[in-house]
Amino acid sequence: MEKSDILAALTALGHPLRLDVFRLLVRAGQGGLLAGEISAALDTRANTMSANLSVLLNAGLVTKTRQGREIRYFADLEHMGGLLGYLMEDCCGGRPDLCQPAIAQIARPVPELSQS
Amino acid sequence: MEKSDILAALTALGHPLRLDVFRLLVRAGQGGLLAGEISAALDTRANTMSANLSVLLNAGLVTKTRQGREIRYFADLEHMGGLLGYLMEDCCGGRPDLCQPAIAQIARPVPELSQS
DNA sequence: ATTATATTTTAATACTTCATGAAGTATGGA
DNA sequence: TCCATACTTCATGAAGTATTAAAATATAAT
Repeated sequence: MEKSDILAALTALGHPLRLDVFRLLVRAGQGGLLAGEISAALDTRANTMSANLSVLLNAGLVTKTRQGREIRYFADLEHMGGLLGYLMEDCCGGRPDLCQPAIAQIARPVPELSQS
Repeated sequence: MEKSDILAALTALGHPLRLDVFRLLVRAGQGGLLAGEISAALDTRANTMSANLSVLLNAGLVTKTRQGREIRYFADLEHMGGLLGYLMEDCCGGRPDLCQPAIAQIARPVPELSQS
């Protein structure tokens, strides 16, 4: 993952509506959500939402597929994983222990270290 | 950690110079770096750097202490950990397995699961 | 074909962010 | 007290980003 991709993802998520959209899509899971459902859920005009969805799309954080005249959006969790990997590697670098509180929230705590 | 804090941190890091500054400070570790050293290392005017350091400061990602007439900056890894925790919890939510590739980069891989 | 629905694109305006030169503040040394 | 050094603040113009109404596109239904 290149630095420009990281910057695009951080910039995309650093906007209140887009952060909400992304979290909504994460919660929606594999079923995703239609553009209209997203607009309605977050009480936002269709064209405003479209512009913001396209920022998330260009940042690689979401994907879409057309279904008839509707368009369904999905969170791309693999891409999100790549962003987190970069942040943890480069921005907690050398001191992974200090990021452990964050990791512990989601990952099963490492019980014992068995190999370097 | 409030949503506004998350947005401030994402916005602060979503800028090429500030991302570099933060990573530099992470690498510098507990010793931190002087404002002038940061400017020199990243070949940036003092006032431009000062403005960007203050964005990182307001976002809670760095701290500073005055030492005589110099000012020393430090990365705040705890704050970074809080950001990562939020992103993993809320933005990989429900599917921690999909964030595992990211976690695996930094955390020692879990050898066996020994407790739920 | 015509019309309706779902979404995007365009173009305009309002607003925010950015880097910069110039000026200001704070500390230390002569 | 005066000057030098380290850093920040201020004011400004240029560039970028956001939201909106209106127009355009694409598909579906009649």
